[in-house]
Amino acid sequence: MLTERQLEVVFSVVYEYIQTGEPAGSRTISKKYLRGCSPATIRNEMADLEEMGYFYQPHTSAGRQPTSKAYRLYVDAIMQRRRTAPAETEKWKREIGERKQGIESILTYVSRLLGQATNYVGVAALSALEEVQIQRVSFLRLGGNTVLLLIVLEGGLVHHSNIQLPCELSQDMLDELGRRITTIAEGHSWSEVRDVLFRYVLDGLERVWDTCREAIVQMDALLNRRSSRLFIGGAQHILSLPDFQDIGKFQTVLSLLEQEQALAEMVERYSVKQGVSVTIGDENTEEDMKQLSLVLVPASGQSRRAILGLIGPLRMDYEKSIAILETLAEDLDDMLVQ
Amino acid sequence: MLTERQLEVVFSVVYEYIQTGEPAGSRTISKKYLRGCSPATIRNEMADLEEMGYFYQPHTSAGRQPTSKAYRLYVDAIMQRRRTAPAETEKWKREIGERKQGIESILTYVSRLLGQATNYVGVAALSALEEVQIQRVSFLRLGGNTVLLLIVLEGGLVHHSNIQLPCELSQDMLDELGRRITTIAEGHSWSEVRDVLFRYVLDGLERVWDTCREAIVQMDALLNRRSSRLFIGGAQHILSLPDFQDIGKFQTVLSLLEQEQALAEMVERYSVKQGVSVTIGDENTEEDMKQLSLVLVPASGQSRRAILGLIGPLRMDYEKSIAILETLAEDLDDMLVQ
DNA sequence: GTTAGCACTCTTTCAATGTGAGTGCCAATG
DNA sequence: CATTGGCACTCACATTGAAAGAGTGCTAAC
Repeated sequence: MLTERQLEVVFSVVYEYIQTGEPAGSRTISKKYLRGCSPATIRNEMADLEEMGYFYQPHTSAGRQPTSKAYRLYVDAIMQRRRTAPAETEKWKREIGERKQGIESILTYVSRLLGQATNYVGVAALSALEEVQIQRVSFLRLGGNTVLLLIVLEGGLVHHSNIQLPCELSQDMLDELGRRITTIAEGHSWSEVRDVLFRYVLDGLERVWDTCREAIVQMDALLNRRSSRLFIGGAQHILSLPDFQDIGKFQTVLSLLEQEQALAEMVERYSVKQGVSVTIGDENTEEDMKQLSLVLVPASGQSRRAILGLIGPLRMDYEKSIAILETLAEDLDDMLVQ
Repeated sequence: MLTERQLEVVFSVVYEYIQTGEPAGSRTISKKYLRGCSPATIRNEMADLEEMGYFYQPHTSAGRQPTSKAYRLYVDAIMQRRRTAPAETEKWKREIGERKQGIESILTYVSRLLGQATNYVGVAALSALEEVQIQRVSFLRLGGNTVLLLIVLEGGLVHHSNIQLPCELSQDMLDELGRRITTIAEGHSWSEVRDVLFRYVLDGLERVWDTCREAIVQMDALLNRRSSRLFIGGAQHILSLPDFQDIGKFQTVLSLLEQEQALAEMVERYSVKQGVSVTIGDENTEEDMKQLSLVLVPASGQSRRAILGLIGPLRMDYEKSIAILETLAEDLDDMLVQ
């Protein structure tokens, strides 16, 4: 267990490093944070704390940098405190309110806003879509066996995909199929009606049983493949951070962002039902994320399952990030419930 | 008018600069391209050509770099030649063929493929959507006055937007409205039926005339706002080019790519009905594009109006880029016609 | 337990220097 | 008269070495 003073030293080093990006030396800590102790005292504490795995030195005669372990201590501490949202919040709230073009456009906008406000990468996700209520299902004949499958989820979220059916159906047949599925599925989530559909929808359609079955298989595939949707915004801003002046590091981030599917799964995995989730560096299982942190906040809006988040460097300003995310998550809730 | 030898010098310098990225000196040109002339001769020619605006020197004692004017000469020349597609073409063709999930997913994939194959930024666009045949129009009630407007265009391209109507309509009413509009619009492009709709669809709906009119206004807005759709891929690859080692230059590109609307308009503006369009550096009106080149090739597939393109540095390998674009544009044609 | 002092280490910065690539110009050449 | 070899000059870039500065670890004194 750490002494009171050791805790203070850890917090000071983390805070100083977050602010400046430079390793913190004993003199600085003594002068700016622990006036009661001389640099020498701090040095002793630092040596102990380094041994315990809270700090490391980039080279022999540099100050200390915090490890993930130190950040974790720091983050756990600030989670206790009450955070205040930045002043721009009200402006954002208004700007989001003006966008009445549907969830997707709102989330695209919010992810950009997040990126711009923090200089980190903003993410917004709709997760567990198989739990969202279905509003309508239609099939449209595109020619030959190719059919457009259209699924509208609650709140106006549209999923669609071109699918191939084993046998050619007329548009009338397809309409009938869509109507039947909609009748059963409307107001329920896919996970609720999935099995029902496989069993019952086919009554009276024996002649095209295989084809209809295939249509439902394709629905299942679409909702599983896109079981969450991800919106990423403002990636260009992190280039202005000193942490990403090195081209290589930025390239890592960029190729991470291209793997939308993997990212979406990661977001879903780390987010917790309620409250803030912070995953720091090493704590990430993904290799590309070990030098990055991920902060996630779910928008509590009942069924919509939106998640807002930020991806940033280890030394991201967690306090500010969490405050912004929490505020926007609340706003979003208002927006989505309408 | 330039002499034969002057032309050769221009082509050599452009070619050498494209290959190496280093300003070309008189000695190099003499040794690698114009063995018959001594460096001194080349120097004289170069001095003349610099005066004519084909070259410039980054500093007094460096070799020459081509200006946009020189690139233009070079590009016009290679357009005469027959170009051969790279070997990987067949593999790509197969890979694209396996993606039967609709135009959008194909174009996303193609844009990434383009980026990866060239190390430039791949773009794929669907332009002039107001000219594409409409297949179905539906309205779905989301709650209150908010309605989901769904437009399916030929080939399974889906447009949707949440809209606000002045007055609340029942789902039955909305279905009726969708049906009427679909009946009129099916098989025609928006530009064809736009006026007809404004005039005739409202017969017998006097009671909700305003609301229906608003719905059509919103359709018009959606199809105008998104009159083209843009897919961008492989932006991370240009980081491996020496031209973008400078963070600042890359940031320009990145913020350019975020302005999807403006980019889409640019693509539409520069692309020509048939054949390759190359816009080099200064020739672009957009400030952010003055250090970049844009190569566009339309996929001739009748009504689909797809455009493939690449955004790269001034010294991009135009020959290879054009060859790849032409090949994929043909393939795409096969894919889209199905 | 805390602190001052000191030697030591390592990075960063700066100027000085040399090197090499490339030019422009001029006089000689065929 | 176009072409060429020669030569002085310019400029970027890499190398070096010295000095400065930040920070540490250790020890002895308080």
